[in-house]
Amino acid sequence: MPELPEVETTRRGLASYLIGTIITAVNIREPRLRWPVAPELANILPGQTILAVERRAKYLLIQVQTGWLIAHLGMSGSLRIVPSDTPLRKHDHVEFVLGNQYSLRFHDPRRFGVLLWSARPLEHPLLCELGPEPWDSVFTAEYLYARAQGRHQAVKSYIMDNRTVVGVGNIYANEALFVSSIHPARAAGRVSLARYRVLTKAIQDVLASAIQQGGTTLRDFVNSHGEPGYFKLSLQVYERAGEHCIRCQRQIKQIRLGQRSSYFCPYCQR
DNA sequence: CGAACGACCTGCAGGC
DNA sequence: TGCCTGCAGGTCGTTC
Repeated sequence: MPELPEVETTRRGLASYLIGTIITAVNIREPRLRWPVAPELANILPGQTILAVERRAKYLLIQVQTGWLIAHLGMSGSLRIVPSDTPLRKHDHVEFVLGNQYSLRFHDPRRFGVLLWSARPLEHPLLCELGPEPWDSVFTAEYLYARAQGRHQAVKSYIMDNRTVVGVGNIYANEALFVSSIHPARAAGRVSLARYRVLTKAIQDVLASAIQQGGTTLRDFVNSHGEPGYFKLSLQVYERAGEHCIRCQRQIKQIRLGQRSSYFCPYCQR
């Protein structure tokens, strides 16, 4: 579910609220996430103050005095701040009780999410091989172009690969390719440098715009205060098969690439 | 090595 | 009403 804009929206909401607060208790109600939730969290965290809330790719990194909590929202996860007396809901798997009558709750129906503990999260095996952030100075058209040489992989799969660039999931890959007029199934190695220039900016612009709108809520994304994001209203092709292309009025088509639904205008995107 | 695919899990919509 | 199928924002591990 959450791609970079949804994770960043969550991060901003959590940071403004959590920094400086103390964790008083941790209740692990369901440890069976993508990997088992470390049971020692319940012992380590109580008494510690939250120092920072950062993000790397789609991972949220919550710093306390002795280390970092690594969180990933998977497809259906959310982290919400609620008054501690709010009744627990189904799929509220982990609760962090805070010292101010509020709790941080990790909710994740599909349990593809992750909650791990690490002293140095950027060196963790899940994070250490990740590609550049979309706004990193190394993420350029020249980089994308050079890395793509000789590749027959669909350009959409290529930009969704975390080793190429992080944060671009299925929604924003479709949207950025539409903005760039590039066919999603075109081989990555057969996209010109000039078109990678357009795509690089499109990825940055689409993600930035989505962050500004608080992310995209298709079904169940909510931010740290339980509110939806509004970028769904700005989607131009995603989940719009059969509708008219906003540029040429022809029909948006849907195909499958790498087991993911892909939406595009066959006339505008080549 | 790159690339394709199954797997993990719940909920929901649609067809019969 | 209920059962079945397919699909959903991610990404790791296996296989070719």
